[in-house]
Amino acid sequence: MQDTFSELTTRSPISIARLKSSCAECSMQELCLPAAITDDDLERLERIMSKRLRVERGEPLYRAGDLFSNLYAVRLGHFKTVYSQDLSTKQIIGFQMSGEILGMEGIGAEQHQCSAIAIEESEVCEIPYDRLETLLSEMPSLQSHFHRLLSREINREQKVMLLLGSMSADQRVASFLLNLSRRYEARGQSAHHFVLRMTREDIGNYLGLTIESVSRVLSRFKKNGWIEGMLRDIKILDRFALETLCAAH
Amino acid sequence: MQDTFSELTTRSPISIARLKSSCAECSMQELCLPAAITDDDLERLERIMSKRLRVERGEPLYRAGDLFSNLYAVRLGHFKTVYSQDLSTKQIIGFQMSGEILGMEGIGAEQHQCSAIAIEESEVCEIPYDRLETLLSEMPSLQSHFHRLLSREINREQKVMLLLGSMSADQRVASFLLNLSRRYEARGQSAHHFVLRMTREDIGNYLGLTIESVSRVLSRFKKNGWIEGMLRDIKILDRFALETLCAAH
DNA sequence: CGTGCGCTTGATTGAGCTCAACGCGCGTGG
DNA sequence: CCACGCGCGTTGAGCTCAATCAAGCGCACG
Repeated sequence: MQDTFSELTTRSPISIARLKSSCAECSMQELCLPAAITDDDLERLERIMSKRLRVERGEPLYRAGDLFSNLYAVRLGHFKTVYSQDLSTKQIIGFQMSGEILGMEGIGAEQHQCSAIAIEESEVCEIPYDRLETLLSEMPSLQSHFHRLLSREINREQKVMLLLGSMSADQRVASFLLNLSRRYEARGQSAHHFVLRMTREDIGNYLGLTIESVSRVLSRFKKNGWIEGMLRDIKILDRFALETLCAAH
Repeated sequence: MQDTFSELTTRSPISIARLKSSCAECSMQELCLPAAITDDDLERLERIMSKRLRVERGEPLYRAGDLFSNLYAVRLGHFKTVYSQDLSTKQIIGFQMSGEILGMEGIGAEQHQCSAIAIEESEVCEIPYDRLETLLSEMPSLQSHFHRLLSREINREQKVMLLLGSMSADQRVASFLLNLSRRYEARGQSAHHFVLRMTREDIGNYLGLTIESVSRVLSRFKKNGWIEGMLRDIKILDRFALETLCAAH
């Protein structure tokens, strides 16, 4: 308490306001790094991640091969992360939305292994990684949280491996829709009505399908009365049917 | 030097011998957690991971759903990690060999998301995770190394996603063989002659192929003169051909 | 000596890919 | 204002690669 107060009085009100507008008031707080952290720890964290970046649709936040020095928390918008070893083969590894962390794949080689491309106008918080590591040493709860984040990314990819390794086209698309639905719901948005921010091509690449297959599957779902919608605007009418389809081995 | 000596003299020779036989003399040192660590830090680490476990062929080290409390470093043998949401669908996420870490997928949910099954008689070091986290806070270089490990697991899975998402059966099998080859080479074993410890069924499941397809692809490689071998004993005769195949988009 | 498991090989099938045409909305420019 | 091209998505026809179904081999083991 005393510490917090003295810290506050040593900086200008403007700077305080600026910090306040970052994590403490960010609606994504619960999903991002600051989760489960004390007020003054939050302050220390905010101080290192005060820089905001705006990324236009289609622009990369970073590219595969770039030197790794920052993580990024998505504040607003959507990204895709694209892995490619040579120039010809590309694989979309995931779609990231507000509250999710980008760049963790770069820690291991100190070089980004993926490109992160904004699929709409987006905004991120920059998290300098060396400064974060220092904080992690000093804040055990943040350290734990960070490890859980990394581990959950591993889990997420495992689910995708299951999808790619052993699901039919219909199951893949259904899983994809349900996954988006859950994530929008977790953000307080509608679980049964949302907009696909990505093209059919991106969806297909991510799911290991062609653009035509994605289109056909969606048409089939519409015909079945499971979903409704024009192009990217999707309404889920029969969630249970989609879930059953995914579960069916 | 002086430090090492004084440390040595303060404990009994037996205890020293025991510790020496763990990480410091383990041939996998470079691949596992102790990499790039000072002698006395190594000692502290060894003290928390002194427990060894033997796992028989076909036995689980842990199962999906088990409470997460340890990581494991493979000392000897081979494991497969199997992800399954329901009981019907199973996906092999990876094969782990000596020097590799098991269990990182369990940190996020404090519960293992995969089962780790020994595919031959194996031995692991148990690493109590809560004690490891304490050490990580106190040893920045170990913390960095641990984060790199987690990140590399993310990278590894990304490569598998690329494989599953956009490679032909032939490319998948070729990638698989080359991957094993590189890993055995890194362990000082032959890069062009090794034994597949896993069944065709496991390979197929891992690569998103049927057992028959795996068999046919291997036969085709033999016919092409790219590999040679009976059943699980594999000799790579034309590494370049396999690499070219993988690179071809 | 039969039985089961792991693997291979062949014949057939089918899900999803490829190729191709077309529709729609939108911005651009004559 | 319309014509046009372009990006994005849908739909159809045919094909292909890998799955499925089926048979058989070799080997370990009770």
